[in-house]
Amino acid sequence: MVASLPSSTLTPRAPFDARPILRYYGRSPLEPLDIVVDGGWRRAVRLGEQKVLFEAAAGGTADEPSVSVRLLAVEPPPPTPPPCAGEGSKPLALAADAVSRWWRLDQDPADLGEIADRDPILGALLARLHGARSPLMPSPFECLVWAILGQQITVAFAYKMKRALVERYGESITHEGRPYWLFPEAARLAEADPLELRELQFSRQKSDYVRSLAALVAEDRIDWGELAEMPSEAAIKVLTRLRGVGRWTAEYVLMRGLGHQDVIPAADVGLQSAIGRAYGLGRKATEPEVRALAEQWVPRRSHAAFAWWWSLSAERGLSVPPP
DNA sequence: ATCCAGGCTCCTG
DNA sequence: CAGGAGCATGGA
Repeated sequence: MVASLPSSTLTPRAPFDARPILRYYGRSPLEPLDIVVDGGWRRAVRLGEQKVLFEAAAGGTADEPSVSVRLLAVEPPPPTPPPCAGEGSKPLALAADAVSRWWRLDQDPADLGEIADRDPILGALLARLHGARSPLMPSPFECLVWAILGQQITVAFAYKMKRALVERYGESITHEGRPYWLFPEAARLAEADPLELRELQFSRQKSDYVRSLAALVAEDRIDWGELAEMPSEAAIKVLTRLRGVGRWTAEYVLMRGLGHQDVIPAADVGLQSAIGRAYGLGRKATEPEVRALAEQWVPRRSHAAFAWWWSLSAERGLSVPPP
């Protein structure tokens, strides 16, 4: 094994801190796709014709932060001996570009300062998250399915279903004898057997939603690019016409799958509970209360939502027992 | 046991 | 249009 696969270095805008993202990825021991190893993030995705496993890790200094991206595995491997340094590796360039987008390295966290001034309670949380980004999921489709899975049930159970789904319908790529899973292709999920999904503990509803949405995506009937550019409210209207997609799911997909920066899934019970506690209500906040508070967080309501979610996993602490 | 989790659809009055 | 049942499972 030669440890000299090519790597690429990205330069986030300062301030940047990768730890909140890594902690978010690592919050469930059942998470099958986002693997945190030694402070790095490993993830397998399809880039063009190839399956690629990469690792992203933060480095540099507070003033000049950096993120390095390196490839750990590519399948099928490049035809000839790997190109000499000059040619560079196309998969590496694609992976680095993707990490930059998913980790929102070009975002300027400084403009959160005004929001912190307007709302000191959120401000205290943002201070703990200095330099944090709210990461995107690698594909809107994956995000959509994840949102469907998360409907109504506990996050822990949603992870269980996700893992089962990925290991049943996903492909994998091997590195050092261990498989790294890719999220299943839409075409594969579209043809999944409902009985099989039922075995994976999907309700009949969820099975129907996932299969029919996967079929739409496989047929390229959802224009993600257009949805990403559209005003949020318009995009929500489009998405909620799809069976299985209510307002909460649409909002989740907009913020975590498409990069809309000013969306608040105010019906989210996790959000309601975090906010109820932080603002001393002695109960969960109601949806209207969350929407009203969130007026102060314009135009970065998505980041605020991520911050509150992060606060939920942070308060549970790192209570995962060692393997 | 009962209630509720990162909701949504469908049915009723 | 508001309100409620049903869905699957598991932890409090």
